[in-house]
Amino acid sequence: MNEPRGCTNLKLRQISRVLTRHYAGFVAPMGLKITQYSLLSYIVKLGPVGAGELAAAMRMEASTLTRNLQPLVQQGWVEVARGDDARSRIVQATAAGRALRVQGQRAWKRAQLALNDRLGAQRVAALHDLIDDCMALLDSAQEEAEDV
Amino acid sequence: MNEPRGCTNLKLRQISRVLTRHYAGFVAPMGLKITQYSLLSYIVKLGPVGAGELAAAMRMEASTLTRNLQPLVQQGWVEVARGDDARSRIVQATAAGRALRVQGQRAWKRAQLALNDRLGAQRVAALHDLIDDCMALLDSAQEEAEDV
DNA sequence: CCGTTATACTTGCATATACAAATATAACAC
DNA sequence: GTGTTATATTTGTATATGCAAGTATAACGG
Repeated sequence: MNEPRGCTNLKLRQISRVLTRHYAGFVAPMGLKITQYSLLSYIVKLGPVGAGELAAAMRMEASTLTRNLQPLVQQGWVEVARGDDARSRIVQATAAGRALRVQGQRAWKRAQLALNDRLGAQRVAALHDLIDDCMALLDSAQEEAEDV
Repeated sequence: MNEPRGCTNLKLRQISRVLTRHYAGFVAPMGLKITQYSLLSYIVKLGPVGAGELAAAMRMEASTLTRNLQPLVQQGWVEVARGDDARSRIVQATAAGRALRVQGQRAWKRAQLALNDRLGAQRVAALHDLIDDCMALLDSAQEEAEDV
């Protein structure tokens, strides 16, 4: 039978809401939202990176990235500079940003371990794998769509 | 070894962003956001329901619910009335809301089937089960916290 | 009854998210 | 070289999300 059972989007959004609050409690002491920590981590990891590339890596609309960067720039954790191509922007972490990311990473790790404890490391690993698989399939579908 | 690999929250948020856009394309023609369709569905299903209970069912902060209801009320899809207890609110769908939900459900189903196609129904079912298990564990943790 | 405490929402503030339109610059065709 | 088209990002508008503080009402203790 062909009846889908349950809405994947709803389930994902609900558990995201719950987990975002879980992680938030751990990183809040350093003045970070968990979303900001994620973004900062990507910026640190991808080094100086073009805005478009960063948005694609985060699976985020470019316009969303523009705005999400603003608090990080205000706080002096991130810098946005012009690229060679005058249309493009290069994003990179400042020294303060890199330092904060190290602090944040400790807090994140505590949050993740607490979650693993609660759910079982096995289950969490299975969830990660499943999401990674889905993301890969969705990415390839995306490329096909762009081939047109 | 005890090193957590990957951030559950980040993965969930990323795939949520991708999927929210996927579903949005299907329900947009009826003037609905997918988030609004989810909320409307809960309201239809839970019948006349207290705001607090609805927020808990959605795993959403009460304050978020208050605001998310506003567009639905504006459009005449949902009504919010006082309960017996003058502090409480009772939320229910209007006739227009119930009709729209039927329309939305068709669109949602197409979105869900398209997703199942893309990812494989098996994989989607596995993902749902895993999320349900996680949610159940997180819920019970929540109750423990409230026992204090 | 009245003061205290608990409950049920709402508001103020800040961030997150995305689509459509606007802007700015580059690339390309002739 | 100039007009057209493509690319990279920002802005306008609207919704989603949550914490802290505020408001209103109920419950409770004396």
